[in-house]
Amino acid sequence: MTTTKAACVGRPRGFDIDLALEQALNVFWRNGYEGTSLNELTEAMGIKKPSLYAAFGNKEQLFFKAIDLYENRPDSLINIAFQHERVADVIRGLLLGAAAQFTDCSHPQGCALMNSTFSCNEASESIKQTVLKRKSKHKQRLVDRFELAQNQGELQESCDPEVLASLMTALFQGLSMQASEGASLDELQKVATMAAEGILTVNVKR
Amino acid sequence: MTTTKAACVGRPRGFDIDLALEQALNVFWRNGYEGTSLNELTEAMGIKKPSLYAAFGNKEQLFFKAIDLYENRPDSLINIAFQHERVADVIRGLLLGAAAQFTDCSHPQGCALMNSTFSCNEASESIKQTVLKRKSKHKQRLVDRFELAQNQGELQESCDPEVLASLMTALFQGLSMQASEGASLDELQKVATMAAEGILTVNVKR
DNA sequence: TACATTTTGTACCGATAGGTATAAAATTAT
DNA sequence: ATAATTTTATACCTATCGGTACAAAATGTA
Repeated sequence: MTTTKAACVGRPRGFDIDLALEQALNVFWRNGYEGTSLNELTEAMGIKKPSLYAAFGNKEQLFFKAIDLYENRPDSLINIAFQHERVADVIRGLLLGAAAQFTDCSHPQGCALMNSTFSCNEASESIKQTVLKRKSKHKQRLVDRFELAQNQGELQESCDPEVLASLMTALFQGLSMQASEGASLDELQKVATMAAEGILTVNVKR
Repeated sequence: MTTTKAACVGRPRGFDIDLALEQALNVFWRNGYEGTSLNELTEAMGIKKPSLYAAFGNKEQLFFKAIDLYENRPDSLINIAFQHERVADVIRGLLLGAAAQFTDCSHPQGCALMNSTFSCNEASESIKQTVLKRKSKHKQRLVDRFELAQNQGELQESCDPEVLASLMTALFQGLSMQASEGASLDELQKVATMAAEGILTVNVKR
């Protein structure tokens, strides 16, 4: 009479659900949420619409799961950069890492979160809000890290950690957009280097 | 037998074509190209679809005309900033001007060109290409101005005008996005100030 | 007044959007 | 073998997309 058993009865799923989700992420990454149609998704995932809906709910929920996958990648930009001890290395790591990751040819160019947020009319307001929430969560991590650095005397007293985090975010958005538009790794590295140089000179004690 | 006369016969147009175009620009500015539907346009412009098509061609041509209107505004950011003699003032003017203009409440937030470029799937590739061309034209104006400044000894020899122009463009994109997401004038001014400070310290002789 | 011309509103077009009803196919449990 | 369950493929749904045919309305010209 133990009815709490996992469901393994019925016809087995004919595709790898994790791999399908990864393909979906790639499409959203490339085209954004509104720019991606169900047909594009099913084609990329190699499944038909009813299978997609049975496995992922609907387009919106599929998007959220794809973004979860994106943010939990081991090579997450912010996670890698935060491994550095000195805030100067964190800042350099974030900017140079963004240049590298946004132009990595093994996946679509730019940042998936930045690419997805645009051109969402009122219909997909929840998408916009969710992406905004994620972005502000990431920004808060930057704020916390910079506040820590300031408390440890690494940052000038004149430096507002909030403003510095906003500036970093703005640079990510710019780098992401330029990568999406086809900028090369070399170009973005130069831009990131110049940006880092200015930020470090003004805000970091030495 | 002079047949080359202007057309002033027939039922007169019942709306102001310039004002209608301005309304169309506002909608594109707010929602981007793909995010804007014909119904939204006609409602905002106060006309019906056949009138729109008779006056402007189609959605794509209407968009191009709206962007023309946007770029030929007298208070164009770049035109104002370029009035300064010293490149330091130009850079400050561009960044602070962007902060001010992108948060100006008399029109949608952010830069219309930046807002429009996103989420264009293959169907509207020509839109994407056109917007890209406009953006790179603006970037080239920055490159030229910075090259001039370097020739006049205002910029460090180590400064690559191309890279500096890319960095400025990236900052515009970031500021535009943050404005679109609801950032205040005060926030953006602080970000722009910090960015300008870093750029000037590193690249401008004094 | 009759006509040519242009704009207007209505009503429609085919294509595509996201999403689903349905029944056949493929599996485990009895 | 039969039943229960789940996934599959086909075919369809309604809503909306950009765009247009058509006739009535409004003007200038003859």
